[in-house]
Amino acid sequence: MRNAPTILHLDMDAFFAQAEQASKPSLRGKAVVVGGLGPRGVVATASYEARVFGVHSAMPMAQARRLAPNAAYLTPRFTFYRAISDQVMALLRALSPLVEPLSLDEAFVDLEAGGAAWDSESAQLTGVRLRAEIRAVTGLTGSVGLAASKMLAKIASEQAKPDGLVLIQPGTERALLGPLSVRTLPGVGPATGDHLRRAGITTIDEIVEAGEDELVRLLGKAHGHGLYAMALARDERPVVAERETKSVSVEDTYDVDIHDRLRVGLEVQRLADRCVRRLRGAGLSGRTIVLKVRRYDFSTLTRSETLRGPTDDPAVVREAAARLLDSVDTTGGVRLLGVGVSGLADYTQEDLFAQAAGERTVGPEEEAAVPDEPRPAVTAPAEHSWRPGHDVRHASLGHGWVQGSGLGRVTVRFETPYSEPGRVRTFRVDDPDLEPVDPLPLVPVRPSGEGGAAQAGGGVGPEQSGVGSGAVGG
DNA sequence: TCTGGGGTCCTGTCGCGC
DNA sequence: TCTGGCGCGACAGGACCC
Repeated sequence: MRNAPTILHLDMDAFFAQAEQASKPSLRGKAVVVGGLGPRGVVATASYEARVFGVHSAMPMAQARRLAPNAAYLTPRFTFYRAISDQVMALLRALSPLVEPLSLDEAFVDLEAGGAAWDSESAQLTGVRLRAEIRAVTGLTGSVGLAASKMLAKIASEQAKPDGLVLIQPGTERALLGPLSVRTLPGVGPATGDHLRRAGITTIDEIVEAGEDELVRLLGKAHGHGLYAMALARDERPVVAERETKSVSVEDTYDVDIHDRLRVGLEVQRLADRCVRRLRGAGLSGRTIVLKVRRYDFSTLTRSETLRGPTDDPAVVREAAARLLDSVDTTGGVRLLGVGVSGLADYTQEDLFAQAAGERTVGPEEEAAVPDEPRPAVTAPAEHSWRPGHDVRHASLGHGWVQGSGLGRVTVRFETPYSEPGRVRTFRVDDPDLEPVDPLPLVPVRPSGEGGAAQAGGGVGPEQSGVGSGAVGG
């Protein structure tokens, strides 16, 4: 382990919920819960106001609604969050080439490798500046942890939340770690936590006391050695900028269990197509096809088949998935189906032959071989879906967002990230004055050349580009 | 109204070739 | 020829993370 606290961990505070609050002034200071709204949805993020009621991520939505019936419930807008995330990651990359994103809202940065910091003072200063920059560019708060290793930097940012910065001084690591719960350590979840507790180990100090041999006996070789090292604050894992994708998968949980075997087969085909589209989008192909089935009783099983060579052919993946399904008993119903591809390669076997023959790679006709997602049958003419939480524009009333819809009506709250909380109006769902638009940037875009760009750009549709990367020019 | 979606890594088991 | 041991890949499942 290096001795200077120059590994930075950034964690945006309650990211999805905070982004929604910044986007919608009427939700600021209120309990906001972002997650799946269906009957089997779970909470992705709860605002700090919602956490007061005991709502937390991974909790079933139904339970959240019981705990916080008056909270605002929204579906996630990933395109919007990704645009904000891109802005944040760009700020991190300005500090160092060694940036390791863990998700949309979290990343490690090796400040020393970037020359941005070399000791406690410079690291602290860099962290303070970074938080201010994130605030200025995105309008959101993030918490920063600084330490000499990834594990400690992450623990530090956890302690800094919300909206704070914690630096762990070199030499104080062991003392800081000792009294903390074993659950603090990365890789210790509910199962391992229980396992250790049954062995009388609940704190990190107790891991050290138990000794390495005992840990290996309890948890196995890899996990035991690793955890013991972590407990001693030994963590040499480097910050890795580029990670290779190892698998690509898609899965769906159905609102009600599927019993019809024919329907199960059709869903598997659809998932196979979706998976291939993602695979191709990433320029990948793979050798191993995996089918995942979660049954009515939540028992989960996977079946896999390895081909002779990698493929990105939808027909091949569909057929393999269908074969795998043949070996699964689905009587009683299934609640989830998934299709994945692993054993990835950059090119398909066919491509290699094509290259050898000096031919072009995948042509447009072949691209078209992956069927598009079938559009849901539209009953009303040219109707928008008016998804709750999504932005809209009214010809005369301006920018707002969908608060709810149903029974042929859509309720819109007219406000922008820069306005006061706005008023609510209700329209017919087919009102020609209403159209879906992209979210507005959370911080007004600087007028570069002409007019306040905040109002710029007639939306191309919801969830298209999201936060502008500069002048959107109208 | 119980339990998402997209990943990674590890372990145990089994069959196979040497 | 039989047996044992080893390494390896494939497969299934489980834990964990955000």
